[in-house]
Amino acid sequence: MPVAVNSEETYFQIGEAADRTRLTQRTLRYYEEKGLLKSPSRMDGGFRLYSQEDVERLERIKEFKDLLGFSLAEIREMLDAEDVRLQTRSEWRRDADASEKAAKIGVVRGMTLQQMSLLDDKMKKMATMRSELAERVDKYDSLLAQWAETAG
Amino acid sequence: MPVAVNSEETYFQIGEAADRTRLTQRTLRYYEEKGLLKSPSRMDGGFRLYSQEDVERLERIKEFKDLLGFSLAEIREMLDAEDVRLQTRSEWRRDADASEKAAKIGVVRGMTLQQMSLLDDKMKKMATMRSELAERVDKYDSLLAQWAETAG
DNA sequence: AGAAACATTGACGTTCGCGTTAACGTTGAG
DNA sequence: CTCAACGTTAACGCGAACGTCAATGTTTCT
Repeated sequence: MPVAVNSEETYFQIGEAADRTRLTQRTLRYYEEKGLLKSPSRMDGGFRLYSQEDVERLERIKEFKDLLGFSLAEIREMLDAEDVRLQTRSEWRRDADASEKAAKIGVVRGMTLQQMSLLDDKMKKMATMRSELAERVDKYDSLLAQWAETAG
Repeated sequence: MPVAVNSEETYFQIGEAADRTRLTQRTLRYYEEKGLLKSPSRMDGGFRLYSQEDVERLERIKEFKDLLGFSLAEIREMLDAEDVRLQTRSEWRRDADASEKAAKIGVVRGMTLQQMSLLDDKMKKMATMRSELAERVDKYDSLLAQWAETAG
């Protein structure tokens, strides 16, 4: 069961977090060790407490891996880009220099565009591959059809 | 330079094959060892000779890896399916039992369809991901625009 | 024939992404 | 208070996918 720590915020121990993400506890610790996850908060005894946000991040990591076959290092980079985004947002009011802020956002924007073009590239190649496969299926079909005719 | 062995057929030594595929010699040997490549022919001295077909197969292996992030074992399976296709085609005339042939083709057809749906699945998810990224870029843009207004 | 360039087969090394075990501490229910 | 369930760190293990020698053979050019 989820653990309520303060009012309103729900936290999960590592077991539940693992179940929800379909990852193992070892994997969660490993990801933390590798810096893909900001270290989760802890209970007094030292037990890890994952927030909903943490769980979502874990799910995104999984997607990146399964979908794009990226290494954890690459995924880390992509997530770091997002972190800059969040960090920038939180410093929004605090920081005086607006042009510096704009520059930072520009960088993150650039990274995001890069990620998009990488996706586009992959999707294009996959589309090509798909149509090749489709062609093959057609060949099989016509082969089978022709065959049924001859044999019938 | 490519090596002409008989008339008309062009063969490459491992060095050139590696250059052309952007893989290393070690990798070529490793793939052979793992059965992803039917063992290439050899020169009298024992040097490997890769045919154009071999090179193409290597390029496809690379695509599978980079594009889909498959393990070599998985790739091997997919290529095996193709081999069945080629084998079937060559045995076309030789084999008497037509219904057995049809069954085999049916199996390969099924595998191909499976591969297609896997591709579709990935592409769908990638499209979702892409639109999320696009949304972000939009946010950055409007943020920057708004900013330029305020500051200007 | 001799040297440079290229290849061959081991065999050991390395990185990644966890799995597994051991020894031990924490939490929660009864 | 006790005990089962759950967690912690540390450390070793493992398969995948190669990298990197080392010792040796082959081809080619001159």
